[in-house]
Amino acid sequence: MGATKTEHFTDKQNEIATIAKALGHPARVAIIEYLLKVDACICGDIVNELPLAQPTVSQHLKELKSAGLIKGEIEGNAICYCIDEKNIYKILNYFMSVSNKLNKKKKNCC
Amino acid sequence: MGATKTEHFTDKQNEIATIAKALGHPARVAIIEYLLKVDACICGDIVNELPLAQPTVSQHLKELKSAGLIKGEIEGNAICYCIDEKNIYKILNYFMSVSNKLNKKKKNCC
DNA sequence: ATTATTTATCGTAATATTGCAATATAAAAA
DNA sequence: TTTTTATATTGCAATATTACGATAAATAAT
Repeated sequence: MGATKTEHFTDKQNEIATIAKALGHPARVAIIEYLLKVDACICGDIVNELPLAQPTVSQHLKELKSAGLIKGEIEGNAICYCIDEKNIYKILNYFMSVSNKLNKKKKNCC
Repeated sequence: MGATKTEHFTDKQNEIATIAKALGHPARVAIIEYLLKVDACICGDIVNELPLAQPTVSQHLKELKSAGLIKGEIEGNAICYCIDEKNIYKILNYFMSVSNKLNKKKKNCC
């Protein structure tokens, strides 16, 4: 017990949950925000932007990467991280479709 | 150690993370999906829709509620849950602004 | 070659989440 | 009132996440 029952849900549900989960920590929201702000791939100094130790930041970057929200390329002895747009648009589209469904709802009960 | 350092991040960052985290489990994505599909407040039978025991579903509902994604009203001996639109739009707006910032970016490095 | 810089990984402790059986609560139906 | 029905809470075990010091790995600078 204790492990998420992934196999009982649809691929789409798991996919959305994975992306949402990756954004379910303020440090990771802050990382995305920073990558957007600098308007360029940045090589390093994400660590300096965050109130967390370097190994912790590295771990958060790894999670964002494995969820497909950022990508990184080796650039000398640094690594160039930037936003991976595809999955950002995937979750944006998800919320847009949720919003559309909400607009079509007739009953406003609660 | 081990506890999220909430206090080091902005209110906005924590707010987005909280909403995203609530959607960071396929069961909770499935619940939202179901509430959208039935096009009405439903009273009960969410449990029958999910491959999880009743206490587990109840816990997931509690989390969605505390994140402000659903709301529930007592209706006889049942409870009427439905989507709380406000926070859905809040996270939709967040992803729209992320998308806008992405569109304004000139460099497509990685 | 040695040293500095940058990022990743390991190990581990603290904390949080997931899931469910058992039980509680509270209204509805009999 | 007793029983049924619907949902919540408790308690607990399994698992996952968060955080960081120590260390590794790999390139850059000296």
